[in-house]
Amino acid sequence: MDDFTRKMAQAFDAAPIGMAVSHHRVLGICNTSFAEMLGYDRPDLLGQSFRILYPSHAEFDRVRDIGLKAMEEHGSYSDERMMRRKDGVPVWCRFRARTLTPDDPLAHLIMSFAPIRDQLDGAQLTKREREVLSGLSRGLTSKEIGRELGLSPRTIEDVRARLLRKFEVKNTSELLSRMSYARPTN
Amino acid sequence: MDDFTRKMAQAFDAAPIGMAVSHHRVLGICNTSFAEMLGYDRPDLLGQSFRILYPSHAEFDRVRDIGLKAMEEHGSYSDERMMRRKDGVPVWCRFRARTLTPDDPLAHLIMSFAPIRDQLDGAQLTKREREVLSGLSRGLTSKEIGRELGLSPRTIEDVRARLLRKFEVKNTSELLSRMSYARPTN
DNA sequence: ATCGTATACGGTATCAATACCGTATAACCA
DNA sequence: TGGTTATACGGTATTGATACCGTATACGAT
Repeated sequence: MDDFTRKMAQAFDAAPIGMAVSHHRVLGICNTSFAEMLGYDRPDLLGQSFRILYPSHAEFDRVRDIGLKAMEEHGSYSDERMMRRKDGVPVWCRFRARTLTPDDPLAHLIMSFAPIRDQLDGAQLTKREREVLSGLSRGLTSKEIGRELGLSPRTIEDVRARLLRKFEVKNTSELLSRMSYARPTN
Repeated sequence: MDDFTRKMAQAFDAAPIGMAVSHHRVLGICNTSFAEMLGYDRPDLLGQSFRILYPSHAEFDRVRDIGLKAMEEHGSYSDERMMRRKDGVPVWCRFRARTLTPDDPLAHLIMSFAPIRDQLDGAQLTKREREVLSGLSRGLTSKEIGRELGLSPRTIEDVRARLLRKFEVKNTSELLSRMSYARPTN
């Protein structure tokens, strides 16, 4: 077997983004990032139904159908969806899929999963922090956010400072630029 | 060579996201999505310097350094950056990288590229605007960006003001939140 | 040829953001 | 019971952002 094949397999395995292959919603192979993202040891995942990776049976059913039409037409599909880690913690992901069998899209599916930072740490964001963040993303000043929430501008600045510390960023611009997509986790 | 290796190689090749492997900034292998995203036939890319995939030599130099520290520490790095298609059209991408050689991160790098649709339904960005935007998303001040680009801070403020006008936003925070929440194209 | 735009730079004025100092209450946790 | 964190607010000092004023060159389109 040629060297190219070996290199491509290695690249798949060590990719900086979670990747998996499924056949009729059963996981065939996945890479290290994928297993890590969901808190599993890879051997425990192989051959498993994707059901265990979704928060509920309803969600598992829902996501089966939503991309089917797009994949029959274009061969690919993408959305943002909730996955469920082994420890039960939900992970909000940007999901992409390409089918190798457009007539029956679920027969052979290649997927990528990128955790989205916002919701990943969202569990750790307080209600106040979310409210303030919402104002910031709409371009409001601390004074305006304070008015909106019925608080002193000083309090908004406190929350803002706490957000900058939590996300280890220099200022609000960097904070907002990092809200959507995940930074590498250690 | 076992069946797993073959399947992983196929998954790499047909992945729904652009992927590439580089050695000291020279492209070793890439997948179909990557070549398509940048408008090349894959054989034309193999063995090429990444220089041709960036808008300018300055940008090529800049992106070499910005992730080095993170990769030495964590082995991985992620940002949003501008790539250059064969036809010259710029593509704004979410970029992720993992190094297999943390002591010399660029020696063996595995990267993923996800195109972001942002200014499609609006203005398009000039080279300067992209350079400034890159600095802003990293939390740099006008003074710092000016130093990085060898320009007066006043000029950076001009470009910044033009960006705010183009996107009809109130301030830099709202601008960055618009850019980050832009959705991938496929 | 004139118009519009991007680029580049200078000055000034004002407001916002950030970083400190401080106090205080409430909740939770070991 | 003390330690930590989130909440909420006040003051002050410095830096940054934004909005104006101006000039100038370059380039492409009408």
